[in-house]
Amino acid sequence: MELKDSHNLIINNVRRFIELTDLEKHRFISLLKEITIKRKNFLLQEGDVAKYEYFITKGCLKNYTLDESGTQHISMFGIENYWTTDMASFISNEPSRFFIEALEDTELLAISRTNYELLFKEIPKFERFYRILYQRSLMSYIRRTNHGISLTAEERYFRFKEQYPQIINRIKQKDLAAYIGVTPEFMSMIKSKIKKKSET
Amino acid sequence: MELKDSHNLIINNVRRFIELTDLEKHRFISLLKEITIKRKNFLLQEGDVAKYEYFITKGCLKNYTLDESGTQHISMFGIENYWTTDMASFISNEPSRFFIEALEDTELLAISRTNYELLFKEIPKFERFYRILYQRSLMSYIRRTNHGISLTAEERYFRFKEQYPQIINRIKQKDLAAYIGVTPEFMSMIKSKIKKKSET
DNA sequence: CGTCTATTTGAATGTACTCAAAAGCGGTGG
DNA sequence: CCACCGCTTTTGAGTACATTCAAATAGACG
Repeated sequence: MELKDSHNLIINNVRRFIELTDLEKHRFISLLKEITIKRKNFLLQEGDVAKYEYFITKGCLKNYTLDESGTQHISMFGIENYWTTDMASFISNEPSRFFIEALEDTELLAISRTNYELLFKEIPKFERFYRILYQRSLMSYIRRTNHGISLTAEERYFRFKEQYPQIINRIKQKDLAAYIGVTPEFMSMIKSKIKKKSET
Repeated sequence: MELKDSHNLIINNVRRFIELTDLEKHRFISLLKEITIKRKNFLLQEGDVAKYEYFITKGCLKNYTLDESGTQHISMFGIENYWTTDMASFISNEPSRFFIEALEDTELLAISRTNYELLFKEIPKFERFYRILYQRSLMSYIRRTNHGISLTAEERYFRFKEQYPQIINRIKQKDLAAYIGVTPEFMSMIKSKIKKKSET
Protein backbone atom coordinates (compact mmCIF):
# COMPACT_ATOMS: atom_id res chain seq x y z
CA MET A 1 0.00 0.00 0.00
CA GLU A 2 1.30 3.39 -1.03
CA LEU A 3 1.74 6.17 1.48
CA LYS A 4 1.19 9.88 0.92
CA ASP A 5 4.28 12.06 0.58
CA SER A 6 3.71 13.64 3.97
CA HIS A 7 3.43 10.20 5.59
CA ASN A 8 6.55 8.99 3.84
CA LEU A 9 8.37 12.04 5.17
CA ILE A 10 7.46 11.39 8.79
CA ILE A 11 8.12 7.65 8.51
CA ASN A 12 11.57 8.34 7.11
CA ASN A 13 12.14 10.81 9.89
CA VAL A 14 11.28 8.17 12.47
CA ARG A 15 13.35 5.51 10.72
CA ARG A 16 16.49 7.54 11.29
CA PHE A 17 16.43 6.09 14.81
CA ILE A 18 14.13 3.06 14.93
CA GLU A 19 12.85 0.38 12.55
CA LEU A 20 9.13 -0.07 11.94
CA THR A 21 7.01 -2.91 10.54
CA ASP A 22 4.27 -2.05 8.06
CA LEU A 23 1.71 -2.60 10.78
CA GLU A 24 3.51 -0.20 13.11
CA LYS A 25 3.84 2.40 10.37
CA HIS A 26 0.13 2.36 9.73
CA ARG A 27 -0.75 2.40 13.38
CA PHE A 28 1.54 5.36 13.93
CA ILE A 29 0.03 7.23 10.99
CA SER A 30 -3.47 6.52 12.27
CA LEU A 31 -2.60 8.44 15.42
CA LEU A 32 -1.69 11.59 13.47
CA LYS A 33 -3.95 14.41 12.47
CA GLU A 34 -3.35 16.46 9.32
CA ILE A 35 -3.36 20.20 9.78
CA THR A 36 -2.86 23.02 7.30
CA ILE A 37 -2.35 26.60 8.28
CA LYS A 38 -2.03 29.73 6.18
CA ARG A 39 0.78 32.26 6.38
CA LYS A 40 0.42 34.66 9.32
CA ASN A 41 -1.90 32.32 11.18
CA PHE A 42 -1.16 30.73 14.52
CA LEU A 43 -0.68 27.14 15.51
CA LEU A 44 -0.45 28.24 19.14
CA GLN A 45 -0.90 31.51 20.98
CA GLU A 46 0.17 32.68 24.41
CA GLY A 47 -2.28 31.39 26.98
CA ASP A 48 -3.29 28.34 24.91
CA VAL A 49 -2.36 24.89 26.08
CA ALA A 50 -0.18 23.07 23.51
CA LYS A 51 -2.33 20.03 22.80
CA TYR A 52 -0.12 18.63 20.05
CA GLU A 53 3.42 17.97 19.05
CA TYR A 54 3.78 18.88 15.35
CA PHE A 55 5.83 17.47 12.50
CA ILE A 56 6.21 19.90 9.62
CA THR A 57 5.75 18.38 6.15
CA LYS A 58 5.71 21.65 4.21
CA GLY A 59 6.21 25.30 5.01
CA CYS A 60 7.92 27.39 7.66
CA LEU A 61 7.07 28.48 11.21
CA LYS A 62 8.48 30.61 13.99
CA ASN A 63 8.23 29.94 17.68
CA TYR A 64 8.43 33.09 19.84
CA THR A 65 7.56 34.96 23.02
CA LEU A 66 6.44 38.57 23.29
CA ASP A 67 7.83 40.81 26.03
CA GLU A 68 6.04 43.69 27.80
CA SER A 69 7.18 46.13 25.11
CA GLY A 70 5.75 43.96 22.34
CA THR A 71 9.09 42.73 20.99
CA GLN A 72 9.28 39.20 19.60
CA HIS A 73 11.99 36.79 20.78
CA ILE A 74 12.27 33.76 18.52
CA SER A 75 13.36 30.47 20.09
CA MET A 76 13.28 28.43 16.87
CA PHE A 77 12.28 28.26 13.23
CA GLY A 78 10.69 25.11 11.88
CA ILE A 79 10.75 23.85 8.29
CA GLU A 80 9.99 20.56 6.53
CA ASN A 81 11.17 17.49 8.44
CA TYR A 82 11.42 19.35 11.77
CA TRP A 83 9.31 18.87 14.89
CA THR A 84 7.83 21.70 16.91
CA THR A 85 5.58 22.58 19.85
CA ASP A 86 5.88 24.35 23.17
CA MET A 87 7.33 21.42 25.05
CA ALA A 88 6.71 22.89 28.50
CA SER A 89 3.02 23.38 27.81
CA PHE A 90 2.64 20.10 25.91
CA ILE A 91 4.00 18.10 28.82
CA SER A 92 2.49 19.95 31.75
CA ASN A 93 -0.82 21.02 30.18
CA GLU A 94 -0.17 24.52 31.42
CA PRO A 95 -0.88 27.67 29.37
CA SER A 96 1.92 28.48 26.95
CA ARG A 97 4.01 31.63 26.93
CA PHE A 98 4.79 31.03 23.25
CA PHE A 99 3.31 31.86 19.88
CA ILE A 100 3.82 29.52 16.92
CA GLU A 101 3.11 31.40 13.70
CA ALA A 102 3.28 30.30 10.07
CA LEU A 103 5.75 32.27 7.92
CA GLU A 104 4.52 30.38 4.83
CA ASP A 105 1.41 28.30 4.13
CA THR A 106 2.26 25.21 6.15
CA GLU A 107 1.22 21.57 6.38
CA LEU A 108 1.72 19.53 9.51
CA LEU A 109 1.10 16.17 11.10
CA ALA A 110 0.01 16.57 14.69
CA ILE A 111 0.03 14.05 17.50
CA SER A 112 -2.15 14.81 20.50
CA ARG A 113 -0.95 14.27 24.04
CA THR A 114 -3.37 11.33 24.36
CA ASN A 115 -2.17 9.64 21.19
CA TYR A 116 1.43 10.34 22.16
CA GLU A 117 0.93 8.35 25.37
CA LEU A 118 -1.03 5.69 23.50
CA LEU A 119 1.80 5.39 21.00
CA PHE A 120 4.29 4.68 23.79
CA LYS A 121 1.98 2.08 25.24
CA GLU A 122 1.34 0.27 21.96
CA ILE A 123 4.76 0.64 20.34
CA PRO A 124 7.26 1.22 23.15
CA LYS A 125 10.20 1.67 20.80
CA PHE A 126 8.84 5.14 20.07
CA GLU A 127 10.23 6.01 23.49
CA ARG A 128 13.61 5.39 21.90
CA PHE A 129 12.76 7.52 18.90
CA TYR A 130 11.78 10.50 21.03
CA ARG A 131 14.65 9.88 23.44
CA ILE A 132 17.09 10.33 20.56
CA LEU A 133 15.11 13.18 19.02
CA TYR A 134 15.13 15.16 22.27
CA GLN A 135 18.75 14.28 22.95
CA ARG A 136 19.71 15.87 19.62
CA SER A 137 17.46 18.82 20.14
CA LEU A 138 19.04 19.28 23.55
CA MET A 139 22.47 19.33 21.93
CA SER A 140 21.55 22.19 19.62
CA TYR A 141 20.04 24.24 22.44
CA ILE A 142 23.16 23.69 24.55
CA ARG A 143 25.24 24.91 21.62
CA ARG A 144 22.99 27.91 21.11
CA THR A 145 23.05 28.79 24.81
CA ASN A 146 26.83 28.63 24.68
CA HIS A 147 26.96 30.90 21.63
CA GLY A 148 24.59 33.32 23.32
CA ILE A 149 26.94 33.88 26.25
CA SER A 150 30.25 33.66 24.36
CA LEU A 151 29.80 35.25 20.92
CA THR A 152 29.04 38.75 19.65
CA ALA A 153 25.91 39.32 17.56
CA GLU A 154 28.02 39.33 14.38
CA GLU A 155 29.50 35.92 15.22
CA ARG A 156 26.09 34.52 16.10
CA TYR A 157 24.86 35.69 12.70
CA PHE A 158 27.69 33.82 10.92
CA ARG A 159 27.01 30.63 12.90
CA PHE A 160 23.35 30.77 11.97
CA LYS A 161 24.17 31.23 8.27
CA GLU A 162 26.58 28.31 8.48
CA GLN A 163 24.27 26.00 10.38
CA TYR A 164 20.92 26.80 8.77
CA PRO A 165 21.63 27.87 5.17
CA GLN A 166 18.28 26.39 4.12
CA ILE A 167 16.39 28.62 6.56
CA ILE A 168 18.14 31.96 6.18
CA ASN A 169 16.78 32.57 2.67
CA ARG A 170 13.20 31.94 3.70
CA ILE A 171 12.90 34.35 6.59
CA LYS A 172 12.73 38.12 7.02
CA GLN A 173 15.80 39.85 8.32
CA LYS A 174 13.65 41.16 11.15
CA ASP A 175 12.91 37.61 12.28
CA LEU A 176 16.56 36.66 12.00
CA ALA A 177 17.31 39.60 14.33
CA ALA A 178 14.66 38.35 16.79
CA TYR A 179 16.37 34.94 16.76
CA ILE A 180 19.95 36.23 17.06
CA GLY A 181 18.87 38.54 19.89
CA VAL A 182 19.40 42.02 18.43
CA THR A 183 17.20 44.82 17.07
CA PRO A 184 16.34 44.85 13.33
CA GLU A 185 18.31 48.10 13.02
CA PHE A 186 21.44 46.56 14.46
CA MET A 187 21.02 43.45 12.29
CA SER A 188 20.99 45.77 9.28
CA MET A 189 24.18 47.43 10.49
CA ILE A 190 25.90 44.06 10.91
CA LYS A 191 25.09 43.15 7.32
CA SER A 192 26.32 46.42 5.85
CA LYS A 193 29.49 46.20 7.93
CA ILE A 194 30.18 42.72 6.59
CA LYS A 195 29.50 43.87 3.04
CA LYS A 196 32.00 46.71 3.36
CA LYS A 197 34.62 44.32 4.75
CA SER A 198 34.21 41.88 1.86
CA GLU A 199 34.50 44.70 -0.70
CA THR A 200 37.96 45.77 0.46
CA MET B 1 19.01 -6.12 50.60
CA GLU B 2 20.05 -2.62 51.59
CA LEU B 3 21.37 -0.15 49.05
CA LYS B 4 24.03 2.48 49.59
CA ASP B 5 22.91 6.08 49.90
CA SER B 6 24.30 6.98 46.50
CA HIS B 7 22.47 4.04 44.91
CA ASN B 8 19.25 4.98 46.66
CA LEU B 9 19.60 8.49 45.30
CA ILE B 10 19.95 7.40 41.69
CA ILE B 11 17.16 4.80 41.99
CA ASN B 12 14.82 7.43 43.36
CA ASN B 13 15.85 9.74 40.56
CA VAL B 14 14.95 7.08 38.01
CA ARG B 15 11.70 6.21 39.77
CA ARG B 16 10.41 9.71 39.17
CA PHE B 17 9.58 8.48 35.66
CA ILE B 18 9.60 4.67 35.57
CA GLU B 19 9.01 1.79 37.97
CA LEU B 20 11.71 -0.79 38.62
CA THR B 21 11.69 -4.31 40.03
CA ASP B 22 14.41 -5.25 42.51
CA LEU B 23 16.12 -7.26 39.82
CA GLU B 24 16.13 -4.29 37.45
CA LYS B 25 17.43 -1.99 40.17
CA HIS B 26 20.38 -4.25 40.84
CA ARG B 27 21.10 -4.77 37.19
CA PHE B 28 21.04 -1.04 36.61
CA ILE B 29 23.37 -0.43 39.54
CA SER B 30 25.73 -3.10 38.28
CA LEU B 31 26.21 -1.07 35.11
CA LEU B 32 27.37 2.00 37.03
CA LYS B 33 30.88 2.91 38.03
CA GLU B 34 31.64 4.94 41.15
CA ILE B 35 33.88 7.92 40.68
CA THR B 36 35.19 10.49 43.12
CA ILE B 37 36.94 13.64 42.14
CA LYS B 38 38.56 16.37 44.18
CA ARG B 39 37.86 20.10 43.97
CA LYS B 40 39.59 21.78 40.99
CA ASN B 41 40.02 18.47 39.16
CA PHE B 42 38.47 17.62 35.83
CA LEU B 43 35.91 15.01 34.86
CA LEU B 44 36.36 16.00 31.23
CA GLN B 45 38.70 18.31 29.35
CA GLU B 46 38.52 19.87 25.91
CA GLY B 47 39.71 17.34 23.36
CA ASP B 48 38.67 14.32 25.46
CA VAL B 49 35.84 12.09 24.31
CA ALA B 50 33.03 11.98 26.89
CA LYS B 51 32.92 8.26 27.63
CA TYR B 52 30.33 8.51 30.41
CA GLU B 53 27.11 10.12 31.39
CA TYR B 54 27.35 11.10 35.08
CA PHE B 55 24.88 11.24 37.93
CA ILE B 56 26.05 13.44 40.79
CA THR B 57 25.53 11.97 44.26
CA LYS B 58 27.53 14.58 46.18
CA GLY B 59 29.33 17.81 45.35
CA CYS B 60 29.21 20.47 42.68
CA LEU B 61 30.54 20.79 39.12
CA LYS B 62 30.66 23.31 36.32
CA ASN B 63 30.46 22.57 32.62
CA TYR B 64 32.17 25.20 30.45
CA THR B 65 33.98 26.13 27.24
CA LEU B 66 37.05 28.34 26.92
CA ASP B 67 37.26 30.95 24.16
CA GLU B 68 40.44 32.15 22.38
CA SER B 69 41.00 34.81 25.02
CA GLY B 70 40.84 32.23 27.83
CA THR B 71 37.44 33.28 29.18
CA GLN B 72 35.16 30.60 30.59
CA HIS B 73 31.55 30.28 29.44
CA ILE B 74 29.51 28.06 31.74
CA SER B 75 26.67 26.07 30.20
CA MET B 76 25.52 24.42 33.43
CA PHE B 77 26.22 23.72 37.07
CA GLY B 78 25.61 20.27 38.47
CA ILE B 79 24.81 19.34 42.05
CA GLU B 80 23.44 16.26 43.87
CA ASN B 81 20.67 14.50 41.99
CA TYR B 82 21.56 16.10 38.63
CA TRP B 83 22.95 14.43 35.51
CA THR B 84 25.83 15.78 33.47
CA THR B 85 28.14 15.08 30.54
CA ASP B 86 28.96 16.65 27.19
CA MET B 87 26.02 15.16 25.33
CA ALA B 88 27.39 15.96 21.86
CA SER B 89 30.64 14.13 22.57
CA PHE B 90 29.00 11.29 24.52
CA ILE B 91 26.70 10.47 21.62
CA SER B 92 29.01 11.01 18.67
CA ASN B 93 32.28 9.90 20.25
CA GLU B 94 33.88 13.08 18.98
CA PRO B 95 36.33 15.19 21.01
CA SER B 96 34.58 17.53 23.40
CA ARG B 97 34.81 21.31 23.39
CA PHE B 98 33.85 21.33 27.06
CA PHE B 99 35.53 21.13 30.44
CA ILE B 100 33.74 19.61 33.41
CA GLU B 101 35.44 20.72 36.61
CA ALA B 102 34.67 19.98 40.26
CA LEU B 103 33.89 23.04 42.39
CA GLU B 104 33.74 20.83 45.49
CA ASP B 105 34.96 17.32 46.25
CA THR B 106 32.44 15.35 44.25
CA GLU B 107 31.06 11.80 44.04
CA LEU B 108 29.43 10.44 40.92
CA LEU B 109 27.90 7.37 39.37
CA ALA B 110 29.00 6.98 35.77
CA ILE B 111 27.45 4.97 32.99
CA SER B 112 29.64 4.23 29.97
CA ARG B 113 28.36 4.49 26.43
CA THR B 114 28.53 0.68 26.13
CA ASN B 115 26.55 0.09 29.32
CA TYR B 116 24.10 2.79 28.33
CA GLU B 117 23.29 0.88 25.13
CA LEU B 118 23.26 -2.39 27.05
CA LEU B 119 20.82 -0.92 29.53
CA PHE B 120 18.40 -0.01 26.74
CA LYS B 121 18.69 -3.50 25.32
CA GLU B 122 18.13 -5.29 28.61
CA ILE B 123 15.63 -2.92 30.23
CA PRO B 124 13.96 -0.99 27.40
CA LYS B 125 11.89 1.15 29.73
CA PHE B 126 15.05 3.12 30.43
CA GLU B 127 14.46 4.62 26.99
CA ARG B 128 11.39 6.18 28.59
CA PHE B 129 13.36 7.38 31.57
CA TYR B 130 15.93 9.15 29.43
CA ARG B 131 13.25 10.37 27.01
CA ILE B 132 11.57 12.21 29.87
CA LEU B 133 14.87 13.32 31.41
CA TYR B 134 16.05 14.89 28.13
CA GLN B 135 12.63 16.35 27.46
CA ARG B 136 12.82 18.22 30.76
CA SER B 137 16.39 19.21 30.22
CA LEU B 138 15.38 20.52 26.79
CA MET B 139 12.68 22.63 28.40
CA SER B 140 15.14 24.36 30.70
CA TYR B 141 17.58 25.08 27.87
CA ILE B 142 14.74 26.51 25.76
CA ARG B 143 13.82 28.76 28.66
CA ARG B 144 17.42 29.81 29.15
CA THR B 145 17.91 30.53 25.44
CA ASN B 146 14.80 32.66 25.55
CA HIS B 147 16.05 34.57 28.58
CA GLY B 148 19.39 35.08 26.87
CA ILE B 149 17.83 36.93 23.95
CA SER B 150 15.06 38.72 25.83
CA LEU B 151 16.39 39.76 29.25
CA THR B 152 19.10 42.10 30.48
CA ALA B 153 21.97 40.71 32.57
CA GLU B 154 20.32 42.01 35.73
CA GLU B 155 17.07 40.21 34.95
CA ARG B 156 18.94 37.00 34.09
CA TYR B 157 20.65 37.24 37.49
CA PHE B 158 17.28 37.49 39.27
CA ARG B 159 15.88 34.52 37.35
CA PHE B 160 18.90 32.43 38.28
CA LYS B 161 18.52 33.32 41.96
CA GLU B 162 14.84 32.43 41.78
CA GLN B 163 15.29 29.18 39.92
CA TYR B 164 18.45 27.81 41.52
CA PRO B 165 18.55 29.11 45.10
CA GLN B 166 20.32 25.92 46.17
CA ILE B 167 23.17 26.55 43.73
CA ILE B 168 23.79 30.28 44.07
CA ASN B 169 25.26 29.99 47.58
CA ARG B 170 27.73 27.32 46.57
CA ILE B 171 29.42 29.05 43.66
CA LYS B 172 31.80 31.93 43.18
CA GLN B 173 30.38 35.17 41.85
CA LYS B 174 32.89 34.88 39.02
CA ASP B 175 31.34 31.58 37.92
CA LEU B 176 27.86 33.02 38.19
CA ALA B 177 29.02 35.79 35.83
CA ALA B 178 30.36 33.18 33.39
CA TYR B 179 26.95 31.49 33.46
CA ILE B 180 24.86 34.67 33.13
CA GLY B 181 27.10 35.81 30.28
CA VAL B 182 28.80 38.91 31.68
CA THR B 183 32.25 39.82 33.02
CA PRO B 184 32.97 39.40 36.75
CA GLU B 185 33.36 43.18 36.98
CA PHE B 186 29.94 43.79 35.55
CA MET B 187 28.41 41.13 37.78
CA SER B 188 29.84 42.99 40.76
CA MET B 189 28.28 46.23 39.47
CA ILE B 190 24.89 44.57 39.11
CA LYS B 191 24.99 43.43 42.73
CA SER B 192 26.00 46.79 44.13
CA LYS B 193 23.33 48.51 42.02
CA ILE B 194 20.66 46.16 43.42
CA LYS B 195 21.92 46.74 46.97
CA LYS B 196 21.66 50.51 46.56
CA LYS B 197 18.12 50.15 45.20
CA SER B 198 16.99 48.02 48.15
CA GLU B 199 18.47 50.52 50.66
CA THR B 200 16.36 53.43 49.49
C1' DC C 1 -1.34 51.07 -8.10
C1' DG C 2 -1.40 52.12 -3.40
C1' DT C 3 -0.64 50.76 1.21
C1' DC C 4 1.62 48.51 4.67
C1' DT C 5 5.68 46.53 6.36
C1' DA C 6 10.64 45.74 6.12
C1' DT C 7 15.10 47.71 5.65
C1' DT C 8 18.48 51.29 5.83
C1' DT C 9 20.80 55.29 7.77
C1' DG C 10 22.09 58.43 11.38
C1' DA C 11 22.42 60.71 15.94
C1' DA C 12 22.07 60.29 20.80
C1' DT C 13 21.97 57.10 24.63
C1' DG C 14 22.54 53.06 27.50
C1' DT C 15 24.39 48.64 28.51
C1' DA C 16 28.28 45.95 29.04
C1' DC C 17 33.45 45.36 28.33
C1' DT C 18 38.53 46.33 29.02
C1' DC C 19 42.21 47.57 31.64
C1' DA C 20 44.18 48.91 35.89
C1' DA C 21 44.51 49.07 40.69
C1' DA C 22 42.98 48.43 45.37
C1' DA C 23 40.64 45.84 48.86
C1' DG C 24 38.86 41.49 50.70
C1' DC C 25 38.98 36.61 51.63
C1' DG C 26 40.53 31.94 52.15
C1' DG C 27 43.71 28.50 52.39
C1' DT C 28 48.39 26.95 53.54
C1' DG C 29 52.76 26.64 55.65
C1' DG C 30 55.79 28.04 59.05
C1' DC D 1 47.72 30.86 65.25
C1' DC D 2 49.38 34.20 62.45
C1' DA D 3 51.30 35.85 58.13
C1' DC D 4 51.54 35.55 53.58
C1' DC D 5 50.18 34.39 48.93
C1' DG D 6 46.96 33.86 45.40
C1' DC D 7 42.58 34.42 43.83
C1' DT D 8 38.07 36.90 44.00
C1' DT D 9 35.59 41.00 44.36
C1' DT D 10 35.16 45.90 44.11
C1' DT D 11 35.79 50.46 42.06
C1' DG D 12 36.65 53.65 38.38
C1' DA D 13 37.83 55.63 33.85
C1' DG D 14 37.67 55.10 29.08
C1' DT D 15 35.78 52.41 25.15
C1' DA D 16 32.95 49.34 22.31
C1' DC D 17 28.81 47.06 21.37
C1' DA D 18 24.01 47.43 20.89
C1' DT D 19 19.56 50.12 21.55
C1' DT D 20 16.24 53.87 20.85
C1' DC D 21 14.01 57.11 18.17
C1' DA D 22 13.26 59.33 13.90
C1' DA D 23 13.00 59.62 9.10
C1' DA D 24 13.87 58.16 4.43
C1' DT D 25 13.90 54.39 1.06
C1' DA D 26 12.82 49.93 -0.67
C1' DG D 27 9.94 45.93 -1.22
C1' DA D 28 5.93 42.88 -0.83
C1' DC D 29 1.26 41.95 -1.27
C1' DG D 30 -3.48 42.68 -1.83
